[in-house]
Amino acid sequence: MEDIKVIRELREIIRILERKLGVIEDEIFCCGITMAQCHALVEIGRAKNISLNELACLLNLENSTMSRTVNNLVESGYVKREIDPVDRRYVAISLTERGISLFNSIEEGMNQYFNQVYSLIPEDKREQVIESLYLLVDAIKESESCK
Amino acid sequence: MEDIKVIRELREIIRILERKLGVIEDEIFCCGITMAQCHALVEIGRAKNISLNELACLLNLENSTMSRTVNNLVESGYVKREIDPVDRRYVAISLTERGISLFNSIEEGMNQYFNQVYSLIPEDKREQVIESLYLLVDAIKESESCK
DNA sequence: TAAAATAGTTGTATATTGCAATTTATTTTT
DNA sequence: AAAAATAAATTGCAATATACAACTATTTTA
Repeated sequence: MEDIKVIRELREIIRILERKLGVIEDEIFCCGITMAQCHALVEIGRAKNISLNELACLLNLENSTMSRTVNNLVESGYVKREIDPVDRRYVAISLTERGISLFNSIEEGMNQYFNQVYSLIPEDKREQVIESLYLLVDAIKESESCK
Repeated sequence: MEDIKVIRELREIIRILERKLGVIEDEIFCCGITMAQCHALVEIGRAKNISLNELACLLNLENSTMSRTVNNLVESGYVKREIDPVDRRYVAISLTERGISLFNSIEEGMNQYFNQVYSLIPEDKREQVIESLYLLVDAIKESESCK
């Protein structure tokens, strides 16, 4: 409860960062599909193979919402569904060729972008910035378990 | 183009941070209204008084979308519209009593939350974390002008 | 004063979202 | 083994969000 000023500063800079990151995602990378679909596509691509509930959980969405967004991705030919033969309740969601190709171009673009950002951080501060991001995420994680 | 590994690390940690921040916003603070409305309400509250296009620009939305979200906030009694008497093309958007009260409780909650997060950062690293966030935002800003 | 520019709204179409109910499949209990 | 409970996913429904394009009202500018 001490440094109210510093805490507002922290909040403010995180707010600005959040907005910037949103714009980056929005404007630079998700061409052709919606943001919701882009997020899903990237998570599917990273997981290679994922169930609907897992995906919904990752993206913090209802599974009904998730199911329909997956529908849209399937209709656009980026994603396919396959029933898990071991437990037929599960649907294995994965990328099609077309989906992989889009995923790769998003990944490529992202890496290029962050490469640029990284290079614009003063060289002697780069390590510190990454360490700090870890520290911040750790603090947030801890605060979850506190609550 | 050097440290590919470090760049992926940066990207990954930012990704995790983004997700965490999303959950915080979503689950902890925007009770009763939708996220879109919450974002708008907070921006209006911070600005005290703002035009539709400015608001749309802040939130990176089409002004048509913005107009309708403002509609919903007006219908719920959180926000009011007033025509600018100086230039009657402009609409001055501001919070009602009810809106101010919700805004304050969101602000309060946010400050409390970030207070907790701040306190969970090791004391000797707190300054560094804030500095690093500035450095990161600066790098992102610079990358915008580069492109 | 006529044309251009600006701010905002509305028409239209699609996507997102969440809650509740339902279907199908598996696991647990009796 | 049959019944009950649980689990994963989909579907019905209704509200909201979103963007593009067309439109209205107002102000600026040429």
